[in-house]
Amino acid sequence: MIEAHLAKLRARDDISAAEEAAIRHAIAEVRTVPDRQIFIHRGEELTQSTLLLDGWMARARDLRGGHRQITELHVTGDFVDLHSFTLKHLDHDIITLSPCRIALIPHENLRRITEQFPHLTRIYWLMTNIDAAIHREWAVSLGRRDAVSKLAHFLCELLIRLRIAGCAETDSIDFPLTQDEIAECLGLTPVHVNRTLQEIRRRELIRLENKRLTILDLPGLMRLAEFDPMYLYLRQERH
Amino acid sequence: MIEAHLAKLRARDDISAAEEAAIRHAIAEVRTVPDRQIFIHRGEELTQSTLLLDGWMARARDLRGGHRQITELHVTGDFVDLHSFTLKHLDHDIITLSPCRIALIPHENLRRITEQFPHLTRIYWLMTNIDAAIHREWAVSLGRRDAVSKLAHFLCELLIRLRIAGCAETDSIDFPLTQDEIAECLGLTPVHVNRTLQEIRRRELIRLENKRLTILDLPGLMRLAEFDPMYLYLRQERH
DNA sequence: CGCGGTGTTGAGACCTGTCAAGACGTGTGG
DNA sequence: CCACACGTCTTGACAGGTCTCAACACCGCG
Repeated sequence: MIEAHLAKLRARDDISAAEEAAIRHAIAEVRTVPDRQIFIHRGEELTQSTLLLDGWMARARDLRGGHRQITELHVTGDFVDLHSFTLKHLDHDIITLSPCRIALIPHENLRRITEQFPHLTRIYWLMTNIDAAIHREWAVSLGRRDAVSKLAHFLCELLIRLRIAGCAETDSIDFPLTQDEIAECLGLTPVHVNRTLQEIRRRELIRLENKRLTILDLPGLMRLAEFDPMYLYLRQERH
Repeated sequence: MIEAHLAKLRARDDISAAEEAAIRHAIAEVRTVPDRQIFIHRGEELTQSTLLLDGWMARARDLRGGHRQITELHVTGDFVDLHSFTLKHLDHDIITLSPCRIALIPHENLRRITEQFPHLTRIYWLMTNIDAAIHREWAVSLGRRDAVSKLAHFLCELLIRLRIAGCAETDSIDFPLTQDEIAECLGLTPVHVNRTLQEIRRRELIRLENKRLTILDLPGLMRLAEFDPMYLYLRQERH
């Protein structure tokens, strides 16, 4: 599913055949990672980056008292730790939220790309800047939206991002997160997520059963969330 | 005060004389911007980036209902919209929180730097990744810290960042924000910020009067906030 | 068949928000 | 020099959204 990654890049800019080849050749190894693991530990020294070929991962921070905040979710096609190329170690953990297939790309190969493919380098810099834009949008949710809009916004974002990667039916996606994990994304408690989910189901905006999410009324959900996809920096508004 | 910017870069990596010269020469214009302005509007097309030579700016997002979330604060030495080099327009406003002196750097000149100075390019990419790390830390605050730790964490961060820029007495800084603006950073109401500030003053951790902040007990404040500066990616822990 | 993880429900507590009024300081114009 | 307006800070009373704690239901799996 390297195609998902290419689709994600191409949603932002053109990628030439040579650039595509460079990306494919940069991959040193493909492997799988089990469900609910800490794949990268905060602080660990890194010499390669990870491309998520299939599955769900997340960036997470633990606090005293057992609380955890997830600061971003990653779906198939995402470069989960491209930022480690310049940072060399991370301020957060990378965890798996489903069984994952990943591709490993040595920083050495990324360095070679930065030397030979300036345009592609700019695209990858752009992708880390889009990650930052997603962080900002989450900060807006965490700081200023109430539980219902937080959840609505969260679900809108995931549907759109999975559509970009080509991993969505028109209005429905595989959704492996537990309510505990949703709570860790939204800064809520699991109990309150449960009630908020019921509220959104009651309004007939979504269906969520058996790890499958269906958006019944995307415009309604977007209105509720005050969702504007401009922070995802897509080329056209076709998504 | 371009020195503040160089100090900020040098807190992360070495900057050669040639690189320093390239930065200085990239500046096309220096100007001032008044207090409490929207300096860059969300969505506006941009062809240059802004280096903050003196003063305070912020990234802000407005929501329906008059609410506003500030997603990052910028102090002297910060590149406030380096990300616009790849993004071309922003998902948020850039506002001034004090009178500011700024340097404008055309994207054209940044492009030239990316072509001629690969190491410096990596540093600037790194700086946008550190912005993202700051966003993550704010998300942790917004999602999981209570009002007292939010505020404590916020003040710790600002002291450290101003020290890096060389704009702090050992434990005290100029602090132009109103309580309303602090509230917009922390996802609280101004009234609650007021009470939280009193609580922290009562514990003799800080003094804040006449737009001057003094940290009376930095270790205490850091403990309260669970503050760990590793997300600022400094070379040594001397700050 | 029992167990652990997950989802659901209820009652009550608590943190933070809302609304409103007043204090204080500063700048401006008469 | 005073009167006034305005922004900011402060305080009180009360409301309300979210959390906590606890119990129970459900289900896949060993």
